[in-house]
Amino acid sequence: MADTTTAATDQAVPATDARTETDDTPPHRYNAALAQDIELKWQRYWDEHAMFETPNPSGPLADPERMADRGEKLFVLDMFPYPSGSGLHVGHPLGYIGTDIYSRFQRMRGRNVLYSMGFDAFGLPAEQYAVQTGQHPAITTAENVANMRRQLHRLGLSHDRRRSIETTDPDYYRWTQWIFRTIFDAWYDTEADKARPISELIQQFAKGKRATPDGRPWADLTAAEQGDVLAGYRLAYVSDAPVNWCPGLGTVVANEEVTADGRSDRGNFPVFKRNMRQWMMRITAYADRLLDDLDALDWTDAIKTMQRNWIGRSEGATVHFPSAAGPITVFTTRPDTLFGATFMVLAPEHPLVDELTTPDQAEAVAAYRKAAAAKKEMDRTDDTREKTGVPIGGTATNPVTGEDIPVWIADYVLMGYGTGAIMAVPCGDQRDFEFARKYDLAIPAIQQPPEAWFAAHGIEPTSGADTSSWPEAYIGDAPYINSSNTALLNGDLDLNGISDVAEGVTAINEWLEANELGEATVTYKLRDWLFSRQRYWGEPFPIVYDDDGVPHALPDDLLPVELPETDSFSPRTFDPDDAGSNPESPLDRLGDWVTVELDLGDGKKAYRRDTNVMPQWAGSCWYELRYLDPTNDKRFVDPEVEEYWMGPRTDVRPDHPGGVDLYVGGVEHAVLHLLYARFWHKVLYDLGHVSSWEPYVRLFNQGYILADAYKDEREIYVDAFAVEERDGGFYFEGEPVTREWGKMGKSLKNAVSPDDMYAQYGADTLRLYEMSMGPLDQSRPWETRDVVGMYRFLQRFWRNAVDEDTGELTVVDNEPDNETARLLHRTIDAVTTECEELRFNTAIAKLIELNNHVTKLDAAPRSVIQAMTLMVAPFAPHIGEELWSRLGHEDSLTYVPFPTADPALLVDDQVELAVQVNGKVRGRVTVAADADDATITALALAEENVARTLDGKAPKKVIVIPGRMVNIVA
RNA sequence: GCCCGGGUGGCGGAAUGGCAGACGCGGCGGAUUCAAAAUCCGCUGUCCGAAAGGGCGUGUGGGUUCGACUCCCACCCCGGGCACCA
Repeated sequence: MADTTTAATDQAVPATDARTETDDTPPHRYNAALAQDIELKWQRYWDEHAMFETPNPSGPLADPERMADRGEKLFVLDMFPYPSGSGLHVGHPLGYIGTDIYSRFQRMRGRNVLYSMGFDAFGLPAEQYAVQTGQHPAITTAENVANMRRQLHRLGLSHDRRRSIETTDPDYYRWTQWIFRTIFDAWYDTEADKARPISELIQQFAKGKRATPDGRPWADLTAAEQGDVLAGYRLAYVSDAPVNWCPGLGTVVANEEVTADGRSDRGNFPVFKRNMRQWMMRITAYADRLLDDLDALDWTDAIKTMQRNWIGRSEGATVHFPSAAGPITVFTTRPDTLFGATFMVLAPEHPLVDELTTPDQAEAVAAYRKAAAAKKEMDRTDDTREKTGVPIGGTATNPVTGEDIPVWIADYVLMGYGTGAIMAVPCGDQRDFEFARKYDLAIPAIQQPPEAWFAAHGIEPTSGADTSSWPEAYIGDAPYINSSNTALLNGDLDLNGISDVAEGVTAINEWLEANELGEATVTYKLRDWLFSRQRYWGEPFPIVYDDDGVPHALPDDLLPVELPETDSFSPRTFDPDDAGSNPESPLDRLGDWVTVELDLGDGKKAYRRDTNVMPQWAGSCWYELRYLDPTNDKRFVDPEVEEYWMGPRTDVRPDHPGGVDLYVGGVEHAVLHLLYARFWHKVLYDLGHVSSWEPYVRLFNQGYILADAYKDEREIYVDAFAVEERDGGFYFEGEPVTREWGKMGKSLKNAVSPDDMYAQYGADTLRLYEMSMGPLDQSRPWETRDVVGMYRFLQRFWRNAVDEDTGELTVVDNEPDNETARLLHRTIDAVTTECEELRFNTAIAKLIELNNHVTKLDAAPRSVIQAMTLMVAPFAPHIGEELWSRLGHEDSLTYVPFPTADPALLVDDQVELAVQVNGKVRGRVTVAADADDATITALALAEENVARTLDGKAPKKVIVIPGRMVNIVA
């Protein structure tokens, strides 16, 4: 899911950096070599003691004893990675370090934490990498996964490794196929507003409770006809519809995978709209719920807005304009402006254009349509271009005025949105206004804009229909004028006097419905999800076709449908611009596999397998559910286990939807993974398979790690580590290069491997550095030279407890002095809050401050070092465990309670207050914490520098902010 | 064009109405060393000043307030998302 670039190298762990080791280095100094010893030792210990195994309430992973020890559940999840050939760079684990710290912290706070990691291993990059290397994707994927597992383990992440999954594992994708079949065997009941099993629909047809499309009894329909009818209802269905064909990739792709300029998200190849027979998922049935339920989620507004925009709900009306060729139907969000509709505009591709074109316009129309078709291939980014169009000669009738209005075609009307036709209201829509001005069409006013609007445009107010002085269309609430058909048609519609758009819309919608000229309608930008791909490295469909071409889902005992072994896994790709090419699925070539003889209940028959595979996103639509119950071979997840980990927490808030308690990942999945996974989860919820109605209740988007990248004069990236900076310029092999920011990655030749950081400083230092760079949700530039700061912190911390020459513990059993005790407890208080809020950068700063204070003491009190060790442990768990063990504890600190602050030590008896004169600090006074205002005022006025500044002037006013400051107004 | 973020020392950042620059890097000075690295200690926004102290300072201009990085209004710049969506 989280993509990484592909290229080979399975790095061996480099030897530790010799830089810091010389003969006179104290033998027990915390350096890279010691860090490595400590880290490997504790990683082994954690593994051997199954330290991070989390008990389930029931089933194979149940452990009543452990369960009894643990408190309230907490499910922490990362967006699982895509196993690339180049392994991890230091940018990848940013979020993982954050979730690990949070998980470790919460374990110490008593929570039963579920934390694991899997691999999203199907998909294009693995297949492309395999094609490049000639090795089967299963082999390269397994190698890549193994390398990434090693790198993540070396970082000290506290995963429950029993729960790890790979989406390419047949034991996993068996359930991906099972869920597909479940979706295939379901339909959306708009009455109940939820998905139901398809068998219940068939029963309705069979019993005559629901009429077939042509009214014949269900039993009279052939099997193929029944199949077609059901396809119109199923949540997964095959349809012949316009899809995105990408010859360069050799496959079709989903709308979500096409960029704004009409190219493939992956590979950046041109994408063409073509009618093809493909699998679709009826995500549109869930459009309203996907939209409305965002309110129940603790996600950033940015991501919610992106999902709302993608779903693109707009409310309005469909209106039918009678014409010689039959009614022209339009969708409008402003039916209230219908009286101002003075012309219509159709998309050039609109099917009624031919019939409505008059002979005298035929030539112009043909020319315009040809030009429009050509334009499609050009960059559509030119959004400033002037609107063009031609009249086609025919007319349509405005249903509220009865007037005949001209029909035009123009390429600013899109066939793919709404009905491909609009009514043009030039006085109330800016595009229509510009179009009307350009082609000299009537622009009668139907609303009276307020005075302020005219004033703002510097024109004299007009009244009545005259808009000749208007510089632009008027949009918004205003009293309607010229909006009645009582005189025109002897009708009964009169909006005049209404001054509110909502009210106007309601009135006109009622009239349209009563007169059968239109109805209130909601449209969406969201389209059904194109679900099939003509590739090899993906989940096969659990579907076979009979002789009539009717799809049949395979029963449980035939799952999984394993991906067949083959050497010819390369997809057939084409010239990227060859729009006329046709997809060929690699599985099509495997004749033996494609045809099967099966008994699906009515005797042995020959069937043909579906040769598509599922898209990259299928496996990530439900993986969090499999973490819960990874070994279950009866169900994809046991309901009791799901309810424990993900059930709605109505005790937290009444609208709590359930789901993962904390989900951390990048923003790039805003409308892909996050939308698809929500959709699948809701289907599973409707059918009673899960108790939560949203998969991820809280989403946190971490930033990216950026790094300098350098391009030479040919615009080619050069090795960033060989670039020299001198005289304010940058040089590579003596040639000048230019610097730019980018995400870290192989393609920009600026990737830093965590393996190098482990060798130079150790995993604990790397973890601290990544967290200390700034807030987790912010992107930040990587600076290898800055890493040493956190290394020094750990070194000083170590030295506060351990003698560098002898290795002996140096802590003393004395109680800390008052100042130290207070600082310790303030630190505990702050670190606790900051960890709860994922503000790890400031938590680390507070720990460093405390450590710097302890450094200045003659000897460190045991109680202080002990508390510090527990607080440092979530961030730097290896050194934490090591010191904890040296402090005399036999067991791991993993489940030792996090220190708690003594409230008595958080309040000081003496406080220092800043004294301001006219808002500028002029001095400070120390007073008792409970001193009254008069005492404070007297002390403040007496302060030497304050008195000098006042220079004998009497203060006009003194403001005392208890515990903080004094401001003297002079 | 619309919608989100964001603009603070040489750099990453802290402070969300109350002492601007916590913490870290870098830099400067010192200790240690034959020397260096590593480590340790001190200083480090800027200008004036020997110092005490003072002026200026959070993108720009205004406003609210005893007090503004923080709140309000207008604008500029950077990053991201959406975009003939009817």
